[in-house]
Amino acid sequence: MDQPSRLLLLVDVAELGSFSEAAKRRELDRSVVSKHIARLEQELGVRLLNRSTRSLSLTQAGQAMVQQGRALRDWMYHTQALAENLQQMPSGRLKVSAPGILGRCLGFEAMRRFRQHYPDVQVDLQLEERRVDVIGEGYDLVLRVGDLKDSNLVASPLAPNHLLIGASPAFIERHGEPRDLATLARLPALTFSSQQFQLDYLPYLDDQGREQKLPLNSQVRTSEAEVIKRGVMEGMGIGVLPAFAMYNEVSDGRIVPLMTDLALPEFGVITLLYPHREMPLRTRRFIEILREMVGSPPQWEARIPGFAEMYGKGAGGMGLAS
Amino acid sequence: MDQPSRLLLLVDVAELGSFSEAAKRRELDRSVVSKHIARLEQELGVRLLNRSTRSLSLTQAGQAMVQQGRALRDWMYHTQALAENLQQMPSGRLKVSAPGILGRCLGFEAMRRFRQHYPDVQVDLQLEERRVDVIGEGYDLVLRVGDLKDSNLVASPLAPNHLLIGASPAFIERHGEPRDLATLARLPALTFSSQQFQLDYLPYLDDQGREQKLPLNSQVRTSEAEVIKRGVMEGMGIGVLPAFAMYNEVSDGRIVPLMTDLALPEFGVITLLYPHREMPLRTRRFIEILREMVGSPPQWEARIPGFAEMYGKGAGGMGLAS
DNA sequence: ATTATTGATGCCAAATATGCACGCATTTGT
DNA sequence: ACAAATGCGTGCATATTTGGCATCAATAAT
Repeated sequence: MDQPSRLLLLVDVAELGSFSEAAKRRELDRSVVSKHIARLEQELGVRLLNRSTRSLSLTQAGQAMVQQGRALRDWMYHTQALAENLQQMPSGRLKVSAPGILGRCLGFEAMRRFRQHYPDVQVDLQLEERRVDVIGEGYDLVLRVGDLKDSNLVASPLAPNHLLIGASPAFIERHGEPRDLATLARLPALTFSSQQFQLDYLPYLDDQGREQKLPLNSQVRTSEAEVIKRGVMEGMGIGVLPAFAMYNEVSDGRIVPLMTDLALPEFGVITLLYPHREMPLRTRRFIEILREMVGSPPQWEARIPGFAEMYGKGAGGMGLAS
Repeated sequence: MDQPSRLLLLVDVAELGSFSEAAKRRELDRSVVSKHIARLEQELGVRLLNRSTRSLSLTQAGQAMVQQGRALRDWMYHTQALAENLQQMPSGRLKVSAPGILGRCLGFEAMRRFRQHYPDVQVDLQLEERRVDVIGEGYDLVLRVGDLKDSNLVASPLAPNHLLIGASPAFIERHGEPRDLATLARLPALTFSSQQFQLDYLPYLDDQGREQKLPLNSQVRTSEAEVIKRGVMEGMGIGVLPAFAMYNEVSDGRIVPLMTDLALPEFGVITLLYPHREMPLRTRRFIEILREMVGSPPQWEARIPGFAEMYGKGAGGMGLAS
C-alpha cells in the first residue's frame, strides 16, 4: 500500500470516524490502519488527525487531505470503469444492495439472468435494510423504494410501486369479501414493518383524493414479506404488500386482490441509485436486464388481470370511502 | 506498489517509450516494470501496450489509461504540495534544473542562501543544457533564458538578460579600446556556444533600431562561461556574455565593458518555469530568495556603475552603427 | 470503581516485490 | 547475410515490506 492508497484509507477513517471501523471495512487489523495513517502523516509531513484517545478529529490539513482522497477515490473508480468500458465484456464484481423484500423479489431474478449472460462477472448481492454508504462501500448499484436524493448519487426510477390488498380464497370464503373500509379494518391482518416500510396501516385516498390512513387489525407483524405471503396464502388474514412482492401468487390465484375499487396512492417509486460517475459496463448491463425484466408497465402489474383498473388507477376510478 | 502507482509507472513507460527507460528513471529492474505493467493490464482487464518486440505502442485503452495516469500524477503532486503548504516549514527535496551558466551564476548562490534559511530541505540542483522533462522528472523549478512557453508549464520572468562586451584592462592597453564595430570584429574573441545560446556573433541594433549580427573573430569557442571569463581576464580577447555572468568581474574592475554606446538588444529573458499546479512551499521560498537576490533591476546591473546608460538602454540612447 | 473500547507499539510470520539469469524475438551494423 | 546488440518476458532465490497478534495506555460507559 503506498501513498495514494493510504490517502484512500484516510478517507475511510475520516468517514467512519474511527480507525477500528476503517479496519473492519478493509478487513485489516487496527494496528495496520494506525501504522498507515502514521506513515501518511510522516510522508506528507503534516499531522492529519487529532487523536483524543477515543474520538478522532481532522486537523485542517487532514480535512484538505480527505478532500483530496475523496477525489482520488472517485478518480480511481472512474479509471476502472473506463478500462472496463474499453473491454468488450463486463468483468469484475458487481456489487448491489437492496432491501430484503426488493432483493428477493427483483434482485435475485435479475441476478440469475445476469449470471446467465455474464458468468465471468462475480455478483455481490447484499440484502439489508440498512442505509448503505454507496460510495464508501463501493456499491455499483442500490435498489431502494421511494428514496430521497443523495448528493453525488444518481437516482433513476425503475417502476412505480403500487400496493395490493390480498387474501386467500379460503379466507374470503370464511370471512366474506370486505366491501368497505370498516369491514376491512376489522379483518385480521399481517402487516409489514421494517426500517424502510411502515405498513401497519393501509394508506388510501378518500373521495376528495386526500391521503388517509386506515389502521389495520394487525395480528402478525413482520419485517419479512415472505412471512406475510405465506400467512395470507394459508388464510391467516389479509395482507398489504407492494404489488411486485405478490404478483406470482395473485396471478395464479393463490392470493386474491381485495377492494379493488378503493383508490390507493402510489407507495413510493422503485428507484435505482448509483454513483455519479462513469458506470462500469457490468452495471449498465445489469440495469438493462433489470429494466427488461421489469418491463413498462411492470410485468407484475401486467400479469395481474385488470390490475390497471384496480385501486383507482382506471380512467375515472375515483376511490370510495367508507 | 499498487494500482495507482502502477498507473503512474505506465505514464513513465508511455512517455519514455520503453520499459527499460522507465526502469532507469525509477531505478528499478526492467523485469519489475514488465511485471507491474502486466499486472496492471490484468487488473484493468485490458491490454494497454502493443509490444512489437522492439517498440511499444499504446492501445486505445492504453491511451486512455495514460491520460488518467497523467492526471493522477498531477493530482498527487498537487496533494503533496497542498500538504506542504499546510506545514509551517518547507520540507522535502527541492529539485531545480538550470543550464550550466545560469546555474553557476545564480542557481548556486540562491541555493546557498536557501540552505541557510532551510537546512532541512534537501536540494537537487541539476546543471545541464539538456531540455529536461519538467513534469516527468519531477522538477520543482527550471531556470531558462528566453524560453518559449510549454503547455501546462508556467513561465514567469525573473530578469531581463542584457549582454555585455568585456575585456581586461591589460587587453585594452595592448589593443586599444575599440570605437567602432569593424575594429571590434577584428579583435580576438572568446565566444559562447551551447545548445541554449549561440553567441558566436554580437547581436546589436543599427541606427534604425533593426537587429544586426556582427561576426566576431572567435579564437576560442566554449560552452563554459567560466572559460570565457577566465580567458577575458587573462587578456586573451574580448568576450560577449550575459551581464549576470560577468557582474562580479566588472564591478571589481577585472573586466571592463567595451563600446557601451552601442545599442544591444535584450538577449532573451531569464525565466522561471514550473509546473502549473499548486507550488510546494519550498519552491515558493526558493523563488522568493531568488527574486530578492536578483533584485529589480538586477543587482548585477545595479552594481555595474552606469550600466543603466550602457548599450542603448539610456533615455535617448540610440545605437551608433559603424 | 470497573469494564470495555480505542489507538499506539513491538515482535514475528507471511506475503510480496525485487533483482538476476536466462530465453526469445527483432533490429542494426558490417 | 550474419552476428551482435537491444529490448521484453519469465522463473527462481532473496530481501524487504506488510499484516496480525499481544500488550499497553488512556478514556468513556456502566
